[in-house]
Amino acid sequence: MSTGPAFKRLPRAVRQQQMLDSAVRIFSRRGYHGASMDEIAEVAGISKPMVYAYLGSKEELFVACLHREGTRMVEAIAGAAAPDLPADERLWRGLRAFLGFVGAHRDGWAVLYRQARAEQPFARELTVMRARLVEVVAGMLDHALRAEGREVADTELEVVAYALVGASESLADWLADHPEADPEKTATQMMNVAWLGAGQLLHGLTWHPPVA
Amino acid sequence: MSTGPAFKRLPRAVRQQQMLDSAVRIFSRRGYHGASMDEIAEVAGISKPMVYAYLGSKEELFVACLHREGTRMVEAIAGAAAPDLPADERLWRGLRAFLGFVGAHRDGWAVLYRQARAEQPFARELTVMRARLVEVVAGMLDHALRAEGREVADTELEVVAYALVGASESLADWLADHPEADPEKTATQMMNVAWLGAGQLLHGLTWHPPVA
DNA sequence: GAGCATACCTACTCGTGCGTAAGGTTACGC
DNA sequence: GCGTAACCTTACGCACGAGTAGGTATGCTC
Repeated sequence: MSTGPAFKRLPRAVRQQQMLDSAVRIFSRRGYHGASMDEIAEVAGISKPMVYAYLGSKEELFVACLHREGTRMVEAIAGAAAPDLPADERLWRGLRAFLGFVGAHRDGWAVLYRQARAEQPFARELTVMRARLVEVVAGMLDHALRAEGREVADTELEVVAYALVGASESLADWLADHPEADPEKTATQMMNVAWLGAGQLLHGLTWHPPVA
Repeated sequence: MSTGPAFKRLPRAVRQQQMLDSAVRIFSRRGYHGASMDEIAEVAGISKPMVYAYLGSKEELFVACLHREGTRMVEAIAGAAAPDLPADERLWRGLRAFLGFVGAHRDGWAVLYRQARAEQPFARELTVMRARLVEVVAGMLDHALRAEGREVADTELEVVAYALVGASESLADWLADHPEADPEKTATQMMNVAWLGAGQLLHGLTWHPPVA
């Protein structure tokens, strides 16, 4: 008499998600190259050929992780920032959603940003996502500027947007390494730097290097 | 009659630097795992066992690269920021030195930040360097605050410093990907966000979330 | 309850790349 | 000139991990 099968047979859709969950965890801990397909399969409670059957190659598996986590993140942010609010409130909501997401999905964040940036094949994918974020922020600044009746070259806006996105990412990393920290509070502090600084710029105030 | 040895015999110190030069280039292009010791040896114009004889293992070689480039960078920044200047000028000089360094040593930057962050064994090394930078910035803010007769919790300062460092790093990446861009100008733009934002904070102005 | 698709496994092949053993060649001290 | 130490090479062992071949069990349909 058997005790029944040790492994339940599950429909494809379910197993696939389990595999992705496992892969995100392993990739985030070991890095792309450090992760082995054997370990991913083991953690998913399944054998290796199943992973290949469902997800293709290791590279495709990683891209699938990137895609799922990236989509979740973008949706979390997009869902929070209603289009017709004043600029600072949009920035605030987007920021809060972003840091909140990172706080709740640290593995996803690690895969998305820490791993993917280093690897040639995936850098492009990542750069595109990031560029979209920068564009959104730059668009917001531009909108606010026009409302003030002022105008600034696109490159300048892009650089400022880059700085803001970079600062947010940096705080996201800080958050990922400090589990006790409160995402909400961190977002407020980020707003302090971002909005006061950007706000000054919006009102035409600029800083100039000291004359040597 | 031989045409003489194809490879010159060189003293250890010289060869070691050549190897590190080669290693930094290859690591920055291929990533830590993507780089092969064979290729590094080939580019250095030397055979593989020499690399092992002088630098030990692949991991040690990478750490040596990290260490050399990191030291160069820290020295470049520290050498620029004289201790007794006003806060905004210190920030400005440090920033300019930092972005100038990245503009001139793109390979070094790539090794230091893009590669090392993803790999477990080196993350710690990197975190320490970064923490030192954050500490310097936080110290500067603290100093300026006390001069204003105000005081703020250490954690708050750290978060703001983190944001500033992150924004700078982000612009460094932008710079590395835009060879035509001018580091000097980029530094000025960064100062605009950083100093106006931080400056407002220093004067006691804060941003508060809207009451839902 | 036969047939078929789908879920799932064990056990391999094979390339790649780290690290090394063993030996050759040039410079330099005496 | 001759030993010796430092420089440098070719050619290999070996482990690890991506990907696969081929086979088994389970449920679903008619």
